[in-house]
Amino acid sequence: MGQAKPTPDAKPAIDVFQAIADPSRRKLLEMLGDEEMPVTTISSHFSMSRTAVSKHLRILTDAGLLTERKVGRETRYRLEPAPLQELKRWLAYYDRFWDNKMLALQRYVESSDDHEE
Amino acid sequence: MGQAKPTPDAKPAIDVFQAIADPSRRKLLEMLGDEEMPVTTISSHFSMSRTAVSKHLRILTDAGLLTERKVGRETRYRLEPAPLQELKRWLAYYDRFWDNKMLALQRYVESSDDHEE
DNA sequence: CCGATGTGAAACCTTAAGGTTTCATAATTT
DNA sequence: AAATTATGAAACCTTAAGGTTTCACATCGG
Repeated sequence: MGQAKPTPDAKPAIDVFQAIADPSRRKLLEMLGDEEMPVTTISSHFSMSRTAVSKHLRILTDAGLLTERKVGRETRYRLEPAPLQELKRWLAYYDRFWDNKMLALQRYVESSDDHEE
Repeated sequence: MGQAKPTPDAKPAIDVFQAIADPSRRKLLEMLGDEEMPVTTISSHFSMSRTAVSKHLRILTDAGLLTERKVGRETRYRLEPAPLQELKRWLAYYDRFWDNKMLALQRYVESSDDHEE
């Protein structure tokens, strides 16, 4: 299971792919894009406990996807989109496969020396 | 934990976000982009057991990210990029946050009526 | 027909992920 | 100062995720 690689003293930081895997966390990102919000307000939009939401917020923050800001007794969270760039780069690699024409040609070329056995 | 929504008789299919969350699976997708490969060949690139790789292949297939094709006694897998479009669409929503100028303006507007408490 | 190959299914194990409840602490109000 | 509000930390529970090993089967090569 855990693929967390402690790496002696480096960032045990959470992987972006892992962070966005959970639907609740995706919802959080969506909610916090337009405006900063304190935990209680945020959790009022979920059916799970405030504490659970708080944990998700921590995970997202550790992944660099949210920023925390203390204002009085409350902690406000807001979207920090930067880490999503990594996802975008990862996806970009697959762009070439989306062009069906190129894909068809590619398969044709491959099949020329190895047709079907 | 399980966020699987059975939905009476629809696709219990695996969520793409979940499917790509595991690094081994991302490696599999990368390997199977250019050419179709049978399980044994694929698993030779991993340190885990062939059976474990086989399970990852199933998960990716269920997520629609791989296609299976039986050829004799072997099963060959190949990348099926289509489902990645969903990810791309999801990411596209966040594009507006990447333009720092717009972000700065947006924050300025917001702060006009609620400055800092 | 027989032994070697290629795979998937089952049963099981360990651990982390997602939740909950309870408790402690700090800032706000009255 | 006392009561209230906002949160995070701890301790715990349940279950699914990622692995392993063992077993059954189908296909291939002789």
